[in-house]
Amino acid sequence: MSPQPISTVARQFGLRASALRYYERIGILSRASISGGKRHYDAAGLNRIAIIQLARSAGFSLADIRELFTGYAQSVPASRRWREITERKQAQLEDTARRIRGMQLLLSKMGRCGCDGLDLCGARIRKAACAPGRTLVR
Amino acid sequence: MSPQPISTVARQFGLRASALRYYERIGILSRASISGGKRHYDAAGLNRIAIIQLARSAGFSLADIRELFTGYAQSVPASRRWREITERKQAQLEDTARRIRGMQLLLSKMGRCGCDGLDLCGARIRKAACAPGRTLVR
DNA sequence: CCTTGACTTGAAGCTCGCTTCAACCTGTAG
DNA sequence: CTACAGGTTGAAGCGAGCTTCAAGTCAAGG
Repeated sequence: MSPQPISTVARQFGLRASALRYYERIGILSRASISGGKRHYDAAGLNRIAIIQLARSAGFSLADIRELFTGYAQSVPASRRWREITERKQAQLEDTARRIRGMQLLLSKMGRCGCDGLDLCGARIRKAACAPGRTLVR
Repeated sequence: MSPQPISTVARQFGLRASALRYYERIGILSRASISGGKRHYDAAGLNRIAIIQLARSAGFSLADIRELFTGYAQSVPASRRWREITERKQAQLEDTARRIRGMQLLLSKMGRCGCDGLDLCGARIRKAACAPGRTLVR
C-alpha cells in the first residue's frame, strides 16, 4: 500500500486532519513526508497513529503518549514501556473510579432529599445533617 | 452570626476568594451585599455556597448548579429539583463508570503486550490482534 | 490559462473553572 | 498624616485537545 494523504488517513481512524497535524506539531507523530506540498503517511505512520488511538481510548493523555514514545532509552522494549506506563495509569483509573463511586453514593443520598426550599437544604448541609448526605466526598 | 467577609468565607469552605467572586459573576451566587466597598456573606449566602460545594463534589458542573437554582419555577420544591437533576447525573456517572471499566480492561491487556518495538505493536493493533487488546473501547 | 479542490502554514479561538494582574479604594493603627 | 492590610474591578491568562480561520501553494481538469 502506497503512502496515503491526510484526509484518507483521518477518515480511516475517525480523526480530523487537523488532529493529525496537531499531533505532529506537539511531537507525538513524527513529521510526515511531504511531497508535492502534501503530507503522506506510510505504514510506520499509520502504526503510530493506531497506537495513539488505542492509548487515548485507554485514558492516556497526549503527554503520556509522548512519554511512551520518547521517554525511554531506545533499548527499552515496547513490552516494558507498556507495562510501566499502564501500571501508573491503572492506579490513576482506580482513583478516578473510587471518586466516581463516592459521587454515586452522594447522589443517591441527594436524590432522597426532602427539603422544601434550597435554603433550608443548604442550612442542613452546613449542619452536616441534610438528607443529601453528610459526607463530602473527595 | 454577623455577615462575614469574603476571605473568612473562602477559608471556611476551602475555596479561594476569587472563586466566590467568579460564582457571583456567572450567576450561581446572588450578589453579595457590599458595605464599605466590601462583600459580606450572611447565612443565606453561606447556605448557597454549601449547596454549590456539595453539588460540585457529586460531579455537577457549574451549569448544572445554575439549573438547580434558576431552571425551575419557584414553586418547584428543592426535593423534586434534586430528584430530577440527580437522576440525570446518575446516568452520566454510570456512563463514565462504564467507560472507566472499559479502559481498565483495555489497560490490563496492554500491560501484557509482548512486542519488541512499538512499530510492531502498532502494526498488530492495526491488524486488531496485538496483545494490548483488540477491542477499541469508547 | 483559469478554476477547482485538496492541501499547506501560523495564529487565534473554543470550553471549563478558575487564577492572576494592574490599578484603585477603604478602614484602621501608629 | 502615612502605611498597610485587605478588599474592589475588568481584563487577560492557563491547560488540554483540538478546531477554525485567513492566506497561500499545488496538481489536475477543462
